[in-house]
Amino acid sequence: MSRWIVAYHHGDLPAALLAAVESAIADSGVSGVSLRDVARRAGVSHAAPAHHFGSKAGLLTAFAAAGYQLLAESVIKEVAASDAADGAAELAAIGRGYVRFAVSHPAHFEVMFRLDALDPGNAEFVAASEAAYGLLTATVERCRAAGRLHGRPPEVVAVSAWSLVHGLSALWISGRLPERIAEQDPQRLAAAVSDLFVEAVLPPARAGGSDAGL
Amino acid sequence: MSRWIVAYHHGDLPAALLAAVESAIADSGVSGVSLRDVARRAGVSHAAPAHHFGSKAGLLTAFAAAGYQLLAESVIKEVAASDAADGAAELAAIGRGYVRFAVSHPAHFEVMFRLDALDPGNAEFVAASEAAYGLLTATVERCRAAGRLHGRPPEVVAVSAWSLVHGLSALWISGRLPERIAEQDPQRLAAAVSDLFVEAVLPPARAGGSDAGL
DNA sequence: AGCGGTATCTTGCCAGTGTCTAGTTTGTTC
DNA sequence: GAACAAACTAGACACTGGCAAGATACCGCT
Repeated sequence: MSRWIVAYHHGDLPAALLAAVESAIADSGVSGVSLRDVARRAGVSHAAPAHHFGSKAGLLTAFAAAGYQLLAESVIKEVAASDAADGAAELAAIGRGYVRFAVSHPAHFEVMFRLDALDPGNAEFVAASEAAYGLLTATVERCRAAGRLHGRPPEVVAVSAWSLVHGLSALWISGRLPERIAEQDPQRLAAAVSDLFVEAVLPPARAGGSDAGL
Repeated sequence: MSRWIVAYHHGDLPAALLAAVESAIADSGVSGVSLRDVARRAGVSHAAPAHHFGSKAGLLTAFAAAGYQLLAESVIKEVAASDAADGAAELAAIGRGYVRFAVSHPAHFEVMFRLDALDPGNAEFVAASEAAYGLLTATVERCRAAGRLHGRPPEVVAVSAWSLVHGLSALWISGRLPERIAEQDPQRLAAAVSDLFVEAVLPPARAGGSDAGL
């Protein structure tokens, strides 16, 4: 067994190519990224990316999968940083973590949801996406067990929470949002929106009882 | 003055090209659309689209502006179809109309928010977008006047409502959502999510008083 | 030390793309 | 009918993604 899994000519070209994708998107947007430009940025020939990722869709899919991992890390970190006494506080933290990821890694975020430019059946991509979604459903289930859903369908609450922070992230990154409102700090806005949702939709339970399950 | 503004060779090539864009996106996704393919679909030479729209970005920008008009029409129609007794019911109708537009015209919706492929400074595009956004802020203002904001900042409520339905639309169209949940009718889901938001965030005012303004 | 095998990466090619320039056709106006 | 403007075509250019063939560097094995 070798000490490094990949350490031939370049060192770790796949990682270098993914980094090149990020800087290329930062410079010219997702639609402006080309395999050849990415290859140039990494200092290799124009056909090298295809060797590792199969095609442009394969490269972007790997980039998107890496994005899902960054998303999960950001969410977990934000939950850990908060007190997160209960599921509701945890849900607000997840929302902040989601937006924090999107704003810190807009290139990843944009690619993750451009399924027409990706290979959506890719196993790694699906697994990474499942793992991230599981964080949300687990927390909504915790809210349900604590009786904070007040009879609302868990699925609707989960979809609403996800849509809320996803929409906020997408609108912020697209630039449609910051040009229209006074608040210019996305993190404060994310906190306000998340708190609004949790306070209004998931107020503390009256008795100690729990809601009905899914 | 001529009776028709544009009626030379083709009849109305700009409109035909915009229709061709929609079918091209339906066939091969936004990233798969090319000026030459659009021209072929309209039965004209490869350089004809550039003559009318300047560039690929110009063509997509015109398509996005048309999307904003369709969005406004869908929202207004949904509000009119509902009873819409007060601002809160109106807001829920706006949410349903937003999602209905996105699901009925996914090609337009996707292009509208791909600002990296557009010419975001285009006057028509900006105006169409402003008009659509104005419908939302006007309704939130009506809720505020009716005392249904309960002290919450109007800006945060407006952003939350917009983010909620935008996220729901984007996730549904991207396919990430329908593959994860039981509800397969986007319109019923939109109604459930909109109602959840309005019930929880904008319950009827206790007294008759109004909240503080912006 | 040297050999075979393999993964890495390069080079060259192809059809297709967006944009530019020049030219042709068509309709309007005087 | 002639001058003009607008609509559209035809050709060229640099660029793209994908493919096939080859060169290079590393590894395990004897």
